[in-house]
Amino acid sequence: MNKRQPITIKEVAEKAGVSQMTVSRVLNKQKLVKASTRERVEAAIAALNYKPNLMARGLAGGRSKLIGLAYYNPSPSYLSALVVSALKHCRDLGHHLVIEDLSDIEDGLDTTMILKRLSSIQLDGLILAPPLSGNTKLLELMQDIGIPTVLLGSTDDRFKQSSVVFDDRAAAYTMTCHLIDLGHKKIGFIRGPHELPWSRKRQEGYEQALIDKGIQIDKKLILEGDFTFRTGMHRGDDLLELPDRPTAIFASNDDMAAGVIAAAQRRSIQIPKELSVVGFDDTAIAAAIWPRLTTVRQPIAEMAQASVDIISDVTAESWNGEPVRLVNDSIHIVERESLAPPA
Amino acid sequence: MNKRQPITIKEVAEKAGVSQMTVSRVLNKQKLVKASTRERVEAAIAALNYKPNLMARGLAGGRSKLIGLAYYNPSPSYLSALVVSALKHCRDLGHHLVIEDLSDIEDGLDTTMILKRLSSIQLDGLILAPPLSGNTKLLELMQDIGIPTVLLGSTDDRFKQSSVVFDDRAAAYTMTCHLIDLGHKKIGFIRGPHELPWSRKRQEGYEQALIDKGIQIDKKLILEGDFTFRTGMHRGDDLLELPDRPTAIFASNDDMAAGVIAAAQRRSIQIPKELSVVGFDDTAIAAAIWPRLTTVRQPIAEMAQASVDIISDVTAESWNGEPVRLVNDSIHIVERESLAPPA
DNA sequence: TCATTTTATGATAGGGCTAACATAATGACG
DNA sequence: CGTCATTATGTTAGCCCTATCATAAAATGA
Repeated sequence: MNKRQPITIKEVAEKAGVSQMTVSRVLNKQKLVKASTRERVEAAIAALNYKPNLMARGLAGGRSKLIGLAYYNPSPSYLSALVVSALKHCRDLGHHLVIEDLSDIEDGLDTTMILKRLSSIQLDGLILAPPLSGNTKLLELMQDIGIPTVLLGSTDDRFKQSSVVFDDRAAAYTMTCHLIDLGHKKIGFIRGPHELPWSRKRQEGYEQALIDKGIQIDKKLILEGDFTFRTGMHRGDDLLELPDRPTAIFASNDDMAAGVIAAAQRRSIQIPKELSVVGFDDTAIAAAIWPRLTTVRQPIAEMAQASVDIISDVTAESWNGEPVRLVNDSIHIVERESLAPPA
Repeated sequence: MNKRQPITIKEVAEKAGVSQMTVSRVLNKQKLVKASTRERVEAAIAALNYKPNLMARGLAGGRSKLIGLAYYNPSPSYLSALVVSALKHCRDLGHHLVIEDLSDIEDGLDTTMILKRLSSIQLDGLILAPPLSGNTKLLELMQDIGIPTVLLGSTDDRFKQSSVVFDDRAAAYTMTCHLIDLGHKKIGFIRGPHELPWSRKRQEGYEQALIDKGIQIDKKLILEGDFTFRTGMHRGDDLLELPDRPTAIFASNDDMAAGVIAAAQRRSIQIPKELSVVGFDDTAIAAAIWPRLTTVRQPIAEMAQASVDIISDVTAESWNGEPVRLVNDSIHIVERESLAPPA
C-alpha cells in the first residue's frame, strides 16, 4: 500500500489544511497552536499514519532523539540491567538508544576513533557507564566535543557534567555493620581494582564500619580482585587457606561473591553454616546460584532511568545550563541464603 | 576551538580543491576516483578532522547506518552476548546499533506502536532476536514496512527474510549421545516452553539420540520449564524426587541447568559424582557457578556478527534481492566439571 | 474606535549530504 | 588526428524537517 513512499509532513499539512510549520509545531508540542487546529492536525496525522523522519528532524533541528550509552568491558549482568532499563525509559520519552562499545579503546585512548564515532552521529547526549565515567581523559574529550554527558557511578567536579551516583561507601558500610551485628568479627573483604574510585569507596565503607564497631582492621583479610568470578574464586581460596580463616567474606561485587561460594563449595565448606558470603550489586547472578547471595542492591535500573531523564531534560530548551548531580541513596540489603550468624 | 561548528563536506571540498561530490565519493568508497585525487581528499579530511553527519547522510541517501536489534524478555547473559558482539561488528563496519526493547508488546502485538518506533528511525535493517524471530505477526509487519530483517535462531519460509539459525536439534542430539556414551541411561530432560520452536528442536534431538542408542524414552523424565533459573530448580527438584532418579539431567538452557545444580546442592547430592548436569548455550552463568557447567556452546557472538553482515550486505547496492539464510553448524561441547560417568 | 499587544499561522531558507545527470578529461584505435 | 568509449569530476536538485522572521488574526485597552 502506502509502504514504499512514507508520508511526509507536507501531506499531513495538506490534509489538515494548514502549513507544514503548524504540523511541526503540533509534533513538537509547542504551545502556540489553537486547540481546534491542533485537533485537526492530529486527526490528519492519525489518518495518514504519519511518522516523522528522525533523520530530517535531526538535520534541521539539531536534536536527534538519539541517546548514546557507552561502556567498557562490562559485566554481562550489569550491562543488561543498564541497557534494558535505559531502553524502557527511552521509549517512554520517545528517544532511541545507541549503544557504543568502547572496550577496545585502550588507556592510550584513541581520541580520533572515539571522536569519529561519537561526533558523526549527532547524539543528544551520552551516558557513560562505569568505569568509563572515571576516565578523566574521556571526560575532557566529551566536554570538548560539547555532547551533554551523564556520568554513571562517578562524579568529577572538574567538569561541568551531570552525574548519577550511588553511595558505594554507605552501602558497603551498611552491609559490613550488618555482618558485625550478626556476630561476625573476622570478615574477609575482596575489593575491586585499585584504580576505580568505587573500589576504594566500598573498601572505605567496610573499614569505617570495622572502626566504628571497634574491630581491628586486619590487612591480611583484604585482598584485591578485578570484579570477575575467576578472581573471586582465587581470592576466596586465598582467604579460606588462612590459618584462622574468616567467618564471613564480603566480596565487593556479586560475580566475585559467586566465585567465593564456588571456592568454598569445592572445599566442602557449608554456606552459610560455616561461612557467610555476601556480595554487592544484586545483579542476576545473585539469585542464580545456590545458596543465593545476600547482597546490597545497587539500583541500576533507577540510575539508568535517571540518566536518561537528565539528558532528556538537558536537551530541552528550558534547561539552565547547570549540570545535574543525583545521588541515589536507597541502600537496601537483599537477604537471601548465603548469610547467617557465625557458628 | 573548532568545536561549535562542525566541519562540513563543503570545507573539505574547498581544502582539497575538488567538488563536494568527489569528497562524497571518497567517503563512500566508490571506485570512480583517481588515486591521486583520493589521496588529496583523504588528506583534507584528516587535516580538518572531518566527520560526516549521519543525519544528513541518512536523509539524502536513504541509508542511515543504523541497524536495529529488537528483543523480548531476554535472558541477561544471552542479551549481553548478543549486544556486545553485534556492536563490535557494527563498529567495524561503520554502523551503529539501535536497541529496541519490545518486551511489553503483548501477543496482541500493538502494531501501531511498533510501526511508529521502527519506521520513524530509518533503520537500514533489523535483527530480531528470539523469541521475536518466531512471531509470525511481527514478521508479517516487517515485511510490510519493508525493513530488511534478519531472524535470529528461527526461519520462516513464508517470508522473504534472511535468517541465521543454529542447529538446535543436532546440538541436543550430540550432547545426549555424549551423555549416553559416558554410560548414562536414565537422563532427565528439562525442555523449554512448548510454544518456542527451538524448545521443540532441542527435545527432538534428545529423543532421537535415545532412540538411536536404543534407550526407551521415559516421559516421566521429560519436564517443561521456561528457561529461567527458578523453573530449573523446581523441575530439578521434581526429577530428584523420582523414586528411581536419573543419573544425569540435561537442561535445555544454562539458567535452568544452574537451577538444577542448586536443587541438587540443597539436597547434598554431589555433582558430578552422584548426578551429572549439563546445560545448553554456554552463556556467562555456565562458568560462574561451581561446579562449572558442561554445556553445548551456542555461537551467539558469531551469529550476531553474521546478522550484522547480512544487513550490511543487503543494504549494499550489489544485493540481488534474495534473502540470505545461514545455518551455523559448529556444534561444540564445552567440557567442565558438572559431568562424569554414572557412579 | 483605532492603536497596541498577544496569539496563531505562514513563507522562506537552509541543515549536510547524495542521486542523477552533465560535462570534461583521458585513452584506444584506425 | 579525429572518433568513440571510458573514466573522472562537477552541477543541480532535492531528502524532510525546523528556525527565523513575517504576517494575519484575535484580544486588549483607552
